[in-house]
Parts: sequence; C-alpha cells; structure tokens
Amino acid sequence: MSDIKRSRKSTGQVTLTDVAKLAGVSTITISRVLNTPEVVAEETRLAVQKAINQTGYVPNLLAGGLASTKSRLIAAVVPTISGPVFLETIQSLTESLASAGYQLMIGQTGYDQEREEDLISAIIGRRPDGIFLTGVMHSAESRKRLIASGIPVVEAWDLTDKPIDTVIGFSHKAVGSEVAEFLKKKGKNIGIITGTDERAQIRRDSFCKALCGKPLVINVSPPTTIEAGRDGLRQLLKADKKIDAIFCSSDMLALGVLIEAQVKGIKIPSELSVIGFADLGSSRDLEPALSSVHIDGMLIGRLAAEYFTTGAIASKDSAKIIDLGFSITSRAST
Amino acid sequence: MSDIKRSRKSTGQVTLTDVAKLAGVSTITISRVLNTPEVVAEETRLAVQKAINQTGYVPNLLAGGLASTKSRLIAAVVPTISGPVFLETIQSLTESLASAGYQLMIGQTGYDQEREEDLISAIIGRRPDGIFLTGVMHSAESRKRLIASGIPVVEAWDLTDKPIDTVIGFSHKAVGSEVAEFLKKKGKNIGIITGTDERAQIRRDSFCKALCGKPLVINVSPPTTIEAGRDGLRQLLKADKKIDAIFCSSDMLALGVLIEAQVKGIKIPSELSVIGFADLGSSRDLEPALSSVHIDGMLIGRLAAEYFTTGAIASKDSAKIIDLGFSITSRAST
DNA sequence: CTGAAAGCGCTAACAA
DNA sequence: TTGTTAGCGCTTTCAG
Repeated sequence: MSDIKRSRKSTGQVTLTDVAKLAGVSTITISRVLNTPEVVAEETRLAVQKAINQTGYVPNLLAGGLASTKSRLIAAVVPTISGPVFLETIQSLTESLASAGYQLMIGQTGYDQEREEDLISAIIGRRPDGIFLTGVMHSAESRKRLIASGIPVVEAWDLTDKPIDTVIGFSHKAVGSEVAEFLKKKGKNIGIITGTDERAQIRRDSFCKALCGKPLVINVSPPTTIEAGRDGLRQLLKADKKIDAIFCSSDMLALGVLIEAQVKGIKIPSELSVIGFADLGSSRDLEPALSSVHIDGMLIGRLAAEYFTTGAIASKDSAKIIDLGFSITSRAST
Repeated sequence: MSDIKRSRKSTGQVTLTDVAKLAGVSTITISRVLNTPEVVAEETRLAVQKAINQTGYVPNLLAGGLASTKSRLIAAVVPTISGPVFLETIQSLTESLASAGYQLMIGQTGYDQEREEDLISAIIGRRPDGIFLTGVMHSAESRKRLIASGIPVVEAWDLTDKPIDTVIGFSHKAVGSEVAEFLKKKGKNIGIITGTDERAQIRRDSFCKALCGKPLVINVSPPTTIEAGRDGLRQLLKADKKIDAIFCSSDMLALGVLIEAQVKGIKIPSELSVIGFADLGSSRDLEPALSSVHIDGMLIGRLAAEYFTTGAIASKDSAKIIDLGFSITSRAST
C-alpha cells in the first residue's frame, strides 16, 4: 500500500513492478516467467509463480503489445455475422486462434463500402497481428492503407489475381457455370433466386452466361431469408408456370423454395429441382435433402489462423493464392 | 527519413511525432485535434488535419489505450457463435458499439467451464472497457477476477440475484412453467426435446415440475440441430405413440420435428403441437409457422452497448438487474 | 489555446 | 540465468 505521490495516477491494478517487489526479483524476470519460462531457473520461476498467484496479477496486454509490437489480436471483417454463410469460418478462425493464444475482433460492414473504410482504419489503429477480410477488398483507399500498415492480410471467400497479401477462396464464376451445367440436366426452364451482394452477382452472371442468358432471374437484397425464398418461388411461377429447376444463392432461400413448393403441392424433385449454396450445415437433414454447393468454410478459418500465427500456410506451400475449390453435393432435391 | 540511431528499433509506422514535426506543432496538439477538436483553434486544426492526411497517420490505439486506460474495446463471451441463439444479440451489440467508436472482441467457451477461466484472463489482460457475458458467470475464480478488474460487466440471457455488475435477461424458470401451462391446453401427452446446456436445463426442470414430472424428456447435447430434432421426435414416438405436444429448446430442434412429422404424415397442429425457443428469426416463415418463445435478443445487445458506452442504462433507470421478460408467440404449429 | 514534462505497464537490447 | 536501461506511442498534468 505505497502512498507515494505520483504526478499521474496509476490504475490501481497490480503491475509487474508489484509482483517483482514481492518476489524479490526484477520486472523483466517476471516478464520472462510469463513469456519464455524455459530461460528462467526453476527455483526463480516457482517463487515468481507464487507471487503472481498471491497478487492475482493479470498482465496488461496493451502495454505488452505496445512494447513488443505484437498484439496477439486478429481482426475479422464480415458483411454481417448473422447470415449463416461466414459463420463456420469465423467460428473455426476463433477456435484455431484461441488455441494459439490469440483473440478475434469482429467488425461488420453491413455490405456498406463506406463503413468498410472507417472500419479498416479503426482496425489498423489497434495494430492487430493479422486482418481477415471476407471477400476481396475493393476500395483503393483501404487497399493502400492495408498495404502500408504491413499487417498480414487474408482475403477469403473469393479469389483474385492481385491479393493484398494472401487470398483463400474459390471461383464464384466457376460456381455459376458449373451449377448451370448441373441444372441443365435437371430441367428445361431454369431460374435463379439470388442475393445482390457482389459475390452472388458474379455467380449469377456466369450462371446466366452459361445458360445463354435464358434463365429467369429474381434478385433479393440481403439478408437472404426463408421468406425471400418463398416469395421468390411465387414470382418465378408467376413468370413461368413451367419452371422446373432453380439455383438459390443461399440455402436459406432454397429452404424457402422447398417450403413454398410443399405448400403449393409441387413435387420435388420430380416437378422442380432445387439447389442452394454454401451456408446451412443442415441441408442434408431437410426433407427432401437439399442439394447444395459445398464450400469448406471451416478450412478457410483454419488456414487463415495458420497463416496469422505461423506466418505461412505450410500445407499449401506458403502459396499466396489458394484455390480451395467447391463441390456440388447432389441430394434428393435435384 | 531520419536516420537517427536508436537503441531500440521503432516500428517504422508514422507516429504522432512525425505528424507534429510536419505540422510544426507539438504532439499533444495533434492528439487534441483527434480527440477533442473543439479545444483547438480552427487554423491549427486545419494545418494538423492536412499533415495527418499527408502522412497517412493512423493513431496507435494500443498506445492511446495504455496512456488513457480507455481501450474502446468490449469483449463478448459466448458458448459458440455458430448457434443462432446469441447471434442477433452479438450483431446488435457490434453495431451499437461501432456507432460509438467501440470494437467488439469475441471469445468462445464451447460450453466448457475450464476454457471460460482462461478466456476471462486473456480478456481482462486486454483491459477492455466492458465485458459481455452470455449467461451468468459461475466459476468463483472468474467472478473474483472480474470483480477485481473493475471492468463493467453485463451478464445476459439469464437472471440472477447477485450479478457481478449488471444483468440483462429473463427467467428461464418462468419460461419452463409458462410453456408447460401453454402446452397443457394443446395436448395430453407432452414431451420435451432439450439441449443440455445450463439454461436449457433450468427451463426443462421447471417445465417438468409444472407438468408434475410427467413429460417425456429427450436430452440433446449441443449444438441442437435439425437432425437432433428429427431424431428426437422418432424417439418420442417410440416411447409414446400418442405424444401430441412438444416443447423444443431451440427452433432448430423444432424445425427438425416439423420436418420429421411431415415425413411421417403426422398432421400439425391437429395431431401434434410444436413450440420452439428463441433462436430463428424466420420461424414465422416455416410451414406450418412455428410457435416459439420470443426473446428480444437485439434489445439485449443494444442495452448492453448503452451501458458500456455511457455507464448506465437510462431507459431502465440504471437498474442493475433488468428483466426483459419473454412472450409466447402462438402460431400455426400449436 | 498550446506546450513541456512525466509516465501508462511492458519488453528489446545489451551487459553482467 | 538475471538485471539495467531505454524506450514503444500516446495522454495526463500542470504551466504558460
């Protein structure tokens, strides 16, 4: 309980100095016990541990981060966490990171370009050890800032020739065309119900192109919900009663189509084939089981974590552009 | 490009000092332009702004946080973000926080008590300006640490007499008994399919008590999925063919029940009533529309953000224990 | 309205 | 194996 008058008030928290005094060693020794215990003599280490426990000392990572320029913080930017799409990626990222002693900070852009820039600034200000971006970053200003910061960046869920740093994803264009080929075998009158976010649009455009511009298109502004899916099917039927195959830009939309079809007595897949995209873990448990484009979202999270914590992705030969691909999982709904 | 030899390498980033030199003022003036622009003369402010833009300066919030003991970081602890239950709370928390210039850090316990303690330590180490806890905190050690840290804490999605600081939630016990009363009117042979996390168990116990211990109970370890719901209904039917009302501890489970019932040709609600709990925004869009216990998860997030950013929850008279209640939304499934 | 000095709590670098 | 010294980049305090 020292009552030394200071020119500036301390926080009242237990600090390294307090622990050091109690243990009768210097502050750096405490620091070593915490960060590199192997270089400290057993005896000293034990004494220090005791002092730490006695005082209930919790290291101030802000101070440590400032001194070491390592924050053990990773930032992730997503359009929204409440859409199920990026959820398992974020979850596996958080988990992989936590086991390496890192924490995840989350920012939502709400599909808003402007907010993205503010967010990026706020994030860089915290000097995270890594930044995880959903989709490739397009604002020139943000790109510049990100590159200037020197912070490792992973752009995910998309592919680009010139990543800021590392990109882990797949080709949305290829998804569009492959699903088109797939559905050609299932129906004659094909439609698509699609979200209007950037990546969904790329899939839509290549889907339409592969179908020679023929498919009926229903655009849905995010979030893509069950309701939007039901409504989408209604609109599609209004436009063409003979519609017999639909590509939905999310499994939620597809679930909506499934439900609306059931209500209307449309038999799936005999009268209508439905395929979704990427987001629901439980597509297989629907009735009928939903066909979907499968993306390994967990793997994206794990690889990103590996990159941030070790500086390279060993299993991929430290490549900067990693194409994870995708697969079309055909189930009862097609 | 100063080439002064330093005993310790700087990070190479633009700092306040660089901007100050360029603008021809002291560092503190730059700091004021950034934090309290109203106290700086217009002329000075403009000159400083120019210098900031020229250099592309991004304030180091780690340093700022250390000096000011305000990190503008809030930490949230959830069992898992991939269950939809807490999602909208987290989303609204992130949003409300962002608009006040705060960032959200996320930690997942995975329903694991031990990890919770480690996580709490890691979080306190970052000296966040607030900690958001899902559920009331039970480990004595963590409670002690949290209280000692002096950091504002919000425990949410549950209620307790002795919160660490502030609690925003509702009574799970009341949910159990009220749903029991509700289902008594809908069926004679009542069952419950429930997750095994703590809060779900409280609901289950009071549900069973209100039903005089009669209901059939199916326990499901988290996460509660559609598959588990389908399987749950199968088990329930095996145990009692006449089962005619079911309470599910999540809407996902309930959706599974709906699907399995459809497959088995069981009519809802005439032969079987189903009610879920709290998590799916789109319960109303299912077929039949799913009855559920409604919790205002968004409001929880907003109130918590208000507490963290302003120090009090004005609309609730700064109460420390806030019971948000719940409502039973009766739809076609019952 | 602006500045000088001191220091937040920690770790890098060097020395012993 | 341990300690000393000097900062990391910012904001507080107090003075002008």
